[in-house]
Amino acid sequence: MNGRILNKKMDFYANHTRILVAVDSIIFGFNENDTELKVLLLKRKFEPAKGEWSLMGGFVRPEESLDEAAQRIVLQLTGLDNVYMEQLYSFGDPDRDPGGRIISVSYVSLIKINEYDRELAKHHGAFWIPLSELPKLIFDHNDMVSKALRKLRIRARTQPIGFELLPEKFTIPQLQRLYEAIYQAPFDKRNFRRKVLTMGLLDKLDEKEKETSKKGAYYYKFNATKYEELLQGGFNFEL
Amino acid sequence: MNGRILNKKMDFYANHTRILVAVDSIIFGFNENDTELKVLLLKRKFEPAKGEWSLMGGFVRPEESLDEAAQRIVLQLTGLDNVYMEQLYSFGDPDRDPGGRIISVSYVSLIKINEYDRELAKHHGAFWIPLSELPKLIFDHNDMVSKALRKLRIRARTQPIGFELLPEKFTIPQLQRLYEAIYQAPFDKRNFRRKVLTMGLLDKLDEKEKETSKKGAYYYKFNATKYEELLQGGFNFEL
DNA sequence: CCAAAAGTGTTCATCGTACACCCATGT
DNA sequence: ACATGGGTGTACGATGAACACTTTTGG
Repeated sequence: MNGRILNKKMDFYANHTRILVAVDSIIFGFNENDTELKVLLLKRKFEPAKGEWSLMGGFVRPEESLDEAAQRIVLQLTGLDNVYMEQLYSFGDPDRDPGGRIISVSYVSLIKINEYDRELAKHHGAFWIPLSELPKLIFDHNDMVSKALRKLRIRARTQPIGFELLPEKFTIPQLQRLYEAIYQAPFDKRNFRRKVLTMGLLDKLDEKEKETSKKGAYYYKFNATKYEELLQGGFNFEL
Repeated sequence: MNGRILNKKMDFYANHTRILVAVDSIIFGFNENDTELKVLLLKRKFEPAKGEWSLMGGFVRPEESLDEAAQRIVLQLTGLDNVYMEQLYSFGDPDRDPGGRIISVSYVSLIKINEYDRELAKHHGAFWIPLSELPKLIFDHNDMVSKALRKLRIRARTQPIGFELLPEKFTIPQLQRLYEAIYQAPFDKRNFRRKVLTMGLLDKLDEKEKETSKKGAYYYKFNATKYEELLQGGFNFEL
């Protein structure tokens, strides 16, 4: 029988097989002037499947929770702490990894590409790959990415998580480009602007972004406090 | 270091700690004339927490997938095979179970109360408990039930899973009572009937159910084939 | 002065919601 | 005959979708 209890707890559950548990992270990123969503992928540095494309992952340690493991892994790769993260799904086919029986708990993270540590990522052999150019990944990692994208699309409609992918100050056109990237579909800018502004969650700043146009677009800030307040009153974010 | 590889695969992942992985099932049930949704709970027969209320669970075996483990567990308890089942969430706090470090992958199942094996369930010490009388459960099982209910409510609006809780033939008032049980809110019967029927997914039978009223209510059947067809055309179930 | 992106209103169809009475029948 | 649950239609407001022109300003 595999596995032996070495910790101090009483051994109520002896005679059951222990299994390796990993966490794999689908890390989505966006740059405020991008037009496409990107995934952070890496070239695997060890066997099996060395040299192939994969998601960032690692094994769950005995003393940490799943969430902690996921945060640790994203921190290792990007230098970013406290990123938006959500558990996605657990993959447990006994043959999913040819290297052994591993159950993988997958997580989706959203990060602002500009804020991550390029050196750290490069050191791990990580690259931002646009979703349209997603390569074949190891094992079931392509399934993970599809599932993550599906979940992101559903979530982004009903919760204000899009802002996790943008800097604190952003313009309405930038926000629209983000949503167009997430849904890979164009939106009408009049309808989009109205919908976003009538929710009353964006504070307009006096400052303009002048890189992308001569006229310049006003910056806005997401007002998280107001969002919490509205939630109390049964408000539903809906985009 | 915990764990040793005993199978024939190469040992690529030595030096990582293996963990006990369990599957816990939130089994929702409904009776066509119920007015409330029920959960199948059991009195725990072993330590730790012997005698307390808990969900049905079991450890994942080396050769089975997570889905298989979940199906096996529900089969053991109810005698039902091929029930509707969906993975919910994985709980992995290192202290969630005082008996040892266990990661639990939870599943939601929907079953028709009339079709399960009462003897089998009784033998396991299982009882149907209405949601309104949900007791304190062991560990994080109450969290699991809340999460399951939240997910059920979301799913039932956008996918025709309600029919998993009803017999093949059911009346519109029965269907309405089910939805009222799921959402714990009353619906307008004229609007409900119209919405349900205009989707075109229900076939009306020539037969009436005469138990609950003198007039009798027509039976309907969910037409899964038609549902598949409509899905191709981009149809969205929405209730 | 012109190119390029930002910003702005109205119309129409659709959908959700509210609402009250008749029907069939077993007792 | 009456009580009980089944079955039906309409009107109104809200919401989402389509659609084109003006504004600003750097070059």
